[in-house]
Amino acid sequence: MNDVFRALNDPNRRRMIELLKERPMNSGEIAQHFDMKRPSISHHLDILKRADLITGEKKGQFIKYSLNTTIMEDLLNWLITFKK
Amino acid sequence: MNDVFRALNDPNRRRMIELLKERPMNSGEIAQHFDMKRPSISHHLDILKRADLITGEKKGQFIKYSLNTTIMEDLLNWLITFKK
DNA sequence: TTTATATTTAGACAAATATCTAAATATCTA
DNA sequence: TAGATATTTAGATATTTGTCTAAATATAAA
Repeated sequence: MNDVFRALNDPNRRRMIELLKERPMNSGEIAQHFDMKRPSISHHLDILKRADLITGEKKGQFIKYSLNTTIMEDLLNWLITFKK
Repeated sequence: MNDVFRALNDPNRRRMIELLKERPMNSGEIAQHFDMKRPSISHHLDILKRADLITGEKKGQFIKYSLNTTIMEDLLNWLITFKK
């Protein structure tokens, strides 16, 4: 859970998962939405992947990244306990 | 929203709001649950306060801290958009 | 096999963060 | 008013984080 909060503690990464909410994308497509070099994009995707918020599936030269909604559910459940 | 994610990105602070979920407490009572000096407790409470996750009301010598569930709701709403 | 494209890894650096000690502020009590 | 208690502020330091450039890896196309 620590990794999830850490991963979400960055506006760029939150924007990335919002993009992936629409449809799976490869790193290059994601990069087009950000003013940031490729290695930085890669770094953010790695943090999201390690938090299990996204998955990456190799398709030839590309890697297609998809949102893993299961972890978002876990976070939701944690939050819900605060609703009295 | 940035401040909220930032505030939640620390296990001690998450534990603090979990404590405050039970009942309001002053800084000293909160401190008893952590292996950390008072100024550090104060620092964490300040970050939670600035994120509007908690409120502090002065009661004489003490400050009673309470959970602000409104902001948790905002976070919940952000998350809910990920449930397809 | 050579060249181009997609992506990651490695290493560096500035900025942000968590914690500490020492000192300051505010309030209570004798 | 003087001393005790509760909490915060200030300043220092080690660690973590986000970004970059340069180099490496993997696949595709010529």
